Amino acid sequence: MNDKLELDKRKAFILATVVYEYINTAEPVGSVTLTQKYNLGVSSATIRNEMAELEAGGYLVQPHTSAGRVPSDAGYRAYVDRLMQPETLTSDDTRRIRDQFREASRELSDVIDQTTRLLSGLSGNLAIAIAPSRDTHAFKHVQLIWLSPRTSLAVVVTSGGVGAQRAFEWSTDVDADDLTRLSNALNSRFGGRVMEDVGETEIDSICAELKVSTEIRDAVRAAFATARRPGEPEIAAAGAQNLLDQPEFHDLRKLRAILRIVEEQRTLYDLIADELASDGVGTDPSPHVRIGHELRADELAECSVVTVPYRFGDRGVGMLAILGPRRMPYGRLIALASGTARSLGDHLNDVEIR
Amino acid sequence: MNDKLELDKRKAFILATVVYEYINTAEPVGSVTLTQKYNLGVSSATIRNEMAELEAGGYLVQPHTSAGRVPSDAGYRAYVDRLMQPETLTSDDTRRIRDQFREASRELSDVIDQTTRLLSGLSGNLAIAIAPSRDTHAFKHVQLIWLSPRTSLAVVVTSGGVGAQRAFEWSTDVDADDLTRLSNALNSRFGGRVMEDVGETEIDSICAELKVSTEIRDAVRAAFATARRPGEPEIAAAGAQNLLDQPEFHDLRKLRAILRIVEEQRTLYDLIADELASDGVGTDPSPHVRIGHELRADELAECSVVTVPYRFGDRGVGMLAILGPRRMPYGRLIALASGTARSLGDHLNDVEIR
DNA sequence: GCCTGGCACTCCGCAGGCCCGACTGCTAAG
DNA sequence: CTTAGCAGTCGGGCCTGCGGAGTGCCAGGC
Repeated sequence: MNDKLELDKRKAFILATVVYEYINTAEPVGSVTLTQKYNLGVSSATIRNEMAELEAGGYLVQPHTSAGRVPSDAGYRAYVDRLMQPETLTSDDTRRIRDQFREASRELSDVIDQTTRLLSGLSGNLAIAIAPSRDTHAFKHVQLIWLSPRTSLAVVVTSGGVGAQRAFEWSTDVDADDLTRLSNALNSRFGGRVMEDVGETEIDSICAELKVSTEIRDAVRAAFATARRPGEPEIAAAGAQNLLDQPEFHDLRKLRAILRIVEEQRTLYDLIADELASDGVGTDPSPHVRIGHELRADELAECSVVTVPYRFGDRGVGMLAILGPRRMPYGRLIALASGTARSLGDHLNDVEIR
Repeated sequence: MNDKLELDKRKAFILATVVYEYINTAEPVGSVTLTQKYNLGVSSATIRNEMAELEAGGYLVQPHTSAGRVPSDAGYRAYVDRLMQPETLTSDDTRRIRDQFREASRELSDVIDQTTRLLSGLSGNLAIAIAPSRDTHAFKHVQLIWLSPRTSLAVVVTSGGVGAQRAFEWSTDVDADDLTRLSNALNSRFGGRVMEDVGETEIDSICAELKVSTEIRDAVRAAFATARRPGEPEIAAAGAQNLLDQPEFHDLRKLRAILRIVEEQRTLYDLIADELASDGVGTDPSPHVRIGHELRADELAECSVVTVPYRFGDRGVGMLAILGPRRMPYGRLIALASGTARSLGDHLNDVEIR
């Protein structure tokens, strides 16, 4: 493979057209098809020569002799990076996205879920969303709520939203005023701190000062621990059945491999979050495309993924992704993912406390 | 079809054996196979006669002339109701269930999710879980929490757990004491009530008495509304890729139809919850099996579903289900579903406030 | 020197035809 | 009522042949 092959204007146009045609038809494209359907100004024989050179350059491959050409990873890459026209959202898509978020839930995990449904419906592919990861965030408030003599609720609020709520059951009666006093003491001591800096020894000492029972002390410890713990990365996926429509997944082995990845949240998370960690995504909200082997997973060698980050106030950065066959309409999907990510971020920031 | 056909002992045994063999091999079973693999004491010709009668009785069908027999819905039904040996959990399964719940989450939606993963893994089929539906439940406590002069959090606790937490942002500064007074007033007025009986006019009158702003009044209304609303039925499914292993789903059309049902939560919910409503399940915690057309969905004509309810304190009754081909190992799946449902109920009741 | 028309060649995919094997139902005898 | 035997049926696997799509290459023309 000769990576240095310059794409002159005609080669570029031919490559772009092959990719475009293959994306639309799912059939290997031959020189005659090309001359017939597109106005190239030269004969099919010339196209054949050019295509042979594009194949030598690694941009196209032939499934077998006497078949048309199909883009390689490098061919798709060139298409996405240099040849393709950027697309904008159609007014219909814009409207559907807007309508969706207008009546969307306020609950983060529900929103994530609904967004994957929306995006899989619009894109006709598999959509994935990761909720913003809470990393370090500030302590804001703790409240121990007296429900009955033997039961209480602890609510810890952080800059990342409601960090944790936990119910506790006591073995002896507790007093509502004691809980209030404890709440106040904790609040005045920890106000303005970063959650990581709230140590257990400090909790212990406050509890000791106020002479609360070890049972309550342990409950406070537990509530803070839950609020501090980053928790399972929240992730949702929808639209797996869309993949069945694609001819490349009619092979059951490939399909199963992909479904396995989708159902194993861990793998799926790694696949997408890769992107989160690797580049300084926080500063770059533009969509990324990874094609075939760039995904570094054999099962996904025939897939591509479009990812786009979204920002949710100070709760951090989440990810939206579309997974489909390499033969996907990149322009449209990039526009859809970006538009949805923007609306998602806006919606979350509208709904959530600042 | 003659429903009145009595199954004498030999017919019963033959039917049971046909079903058993078909479940294991997925191949239509013929009279010779039967005499060879099972000790029937009669020749294949006799079996042929018997099978012909079983077919006339509607228990067996022939995919085509010169093929073996396959059970019909009625054949499976007889097998499940009368012929099959009940099974108990293997010690290995018991252990895996126990281990799973030992380190399970405390969060209801996470538990539901993890349970479907467990059950799909153990059963090799698609597992579904619905969270207990909250119907009417009692008001327990409301707390308006002052976070900053311009922001507050409202927490409404009901007998169904933490009903709702909502963050609010005010346009003018509010006083912490005002919020406390309001919380106290609401608590003393509504204590012991059923949520449905907490009316907006009453909320309004309390707010008016205490002279709180209309903004805060609206916030309280909204918090109660969220707590009262039953919310989306929580539902989870896992293990769709297991279905790919079954030969009956190698047909892509069927597979797609099923995946569509699984991804559409509404349909899936109706499918399972049907069972919840129809019989007085609350008093009957035993597993139910629905086979083929009994599911009243053409797409699921070749599927069966095992459902088993589980009880979660006073939050109501949830459902666990296994969906797979009609040709499923009923005995084992029933045992698995029951065992898992029991452990799930126990776990939830251990973890949650009473 | 590049483009083009023509030609020989390759190979996939499909349709038809064939045979084999797995069953069955029936009959006649035990 | 059971059984052995037999004729009949039908699906599926396998081979074969053919048409079509597409290529590479060559020789001639601008």
